[in-house]
Amino acid sequence: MARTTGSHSDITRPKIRAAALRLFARHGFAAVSMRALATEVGVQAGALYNYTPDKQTLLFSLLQDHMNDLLAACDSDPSQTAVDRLRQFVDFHIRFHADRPDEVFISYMELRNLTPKNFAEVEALRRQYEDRLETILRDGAAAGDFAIADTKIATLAVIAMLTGVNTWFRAGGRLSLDEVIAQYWDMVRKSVTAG
Amino acid sequence: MARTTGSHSDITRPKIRAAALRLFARHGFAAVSMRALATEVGVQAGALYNYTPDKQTLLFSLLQDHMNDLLAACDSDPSQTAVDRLRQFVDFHIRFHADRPDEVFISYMELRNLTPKNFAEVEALRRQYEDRLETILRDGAAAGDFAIADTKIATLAVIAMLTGVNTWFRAGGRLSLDEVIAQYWDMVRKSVTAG
DNA sequence: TTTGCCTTTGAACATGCGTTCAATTAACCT
DNA sequence: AGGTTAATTGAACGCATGTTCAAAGGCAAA
Repeated sequence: MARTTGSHSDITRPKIRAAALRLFARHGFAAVSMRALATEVGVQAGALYNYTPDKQTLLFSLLQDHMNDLLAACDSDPSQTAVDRLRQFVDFHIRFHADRPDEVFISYMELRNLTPKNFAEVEALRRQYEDRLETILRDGAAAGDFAIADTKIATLAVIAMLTGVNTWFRAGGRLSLDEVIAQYWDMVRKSVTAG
Repeated sequence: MARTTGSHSDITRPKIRAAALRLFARHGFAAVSMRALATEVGVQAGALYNYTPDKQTLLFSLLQDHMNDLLAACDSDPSQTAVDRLRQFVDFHIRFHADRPDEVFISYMELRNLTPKNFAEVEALRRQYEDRLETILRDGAAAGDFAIADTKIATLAVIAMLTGVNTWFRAGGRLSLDEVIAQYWDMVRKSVTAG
């Protein structure tokens, strides 16, 4: 046999990426075989290689796209006060990540399965994102709005705290996303301002 | 050939556990073969099965021991103020985790490679640990020392923030562990007290 | 020195892995 | 209607996987 009815690159490609995202997040990159991925998509394993040169590149492409989406969606208006920009950052980060649990999960868990070259590229994008927050915190510290001993540490501490939401938040749970964001904003704001 | 000179259960067992910890942390559980582990230890793959019934149980045993060590080392004197107990918790958590980067890494990354039964057991231990912090926060909130909207969220937020230290801290870096702990304590304290 | 236990070897098992590719056929264009 | 292109199949490749086990040999006690 060969080409099946209804088959098309525009259909299969997103299906592969969605299935890879789901399976990598659920079972881990190393534990998902190309055959298992193909089964999830509804094709034979060989067909996957029309869309990626190899398994590693598929993972890299998912992570790279996620980081680029993140950077593209995250902007900060420098004419606003640092406190306002920080509030917007907290709101954006939690919302964006809550919408993409699989992407976020993979981006933190599967970095070590990237080749050194691919890892460096994704790491650079992540640092760019961290720099967005660090700029806000530095500006606020310079303006006297924030009281932080070390800006870099504060950046990493805040991001870790915010990203942690993804480990437990589920839509439809005890708290709405708005309530969660409100409390995290309260804690973040207090943690970087004078006590 | 057969038994090699100097071979002994008391020597081989800890070697296997140390090597497994190191390799699982570096490459991921699924990516480490029993043969690769055996090579690291300096034995043949078959010998590993004198010490674990299977690969899965080896992982489970490492995680279980780590969580039990954590719980055994973490105590809190209820006669002290909640603020003091929180400071001690922050200090303890950062120090304990900084001493065991591989254990911590595996405990967060390889949970999904546990069977459902083993996962539930490790999760229960983790919840016990979270409860230690939650109790401190609840006591402090009841005494009016803390201003927290939701105790459970505050617990998870603080733990995520503290555990994040492990992703970047390296002994001998720009900051000493004492300096890091001091800043995290400042941020944690402010985040849970009234602004 | 002999006995018996403890530990390890090394080969074997069935299964699964990532990847390649000639053959085949659906979909599209003229 | 016919020809071209794009997408998929299914088999095959060599190699790695977790696990088992009879055989072998170091070790300690008698």
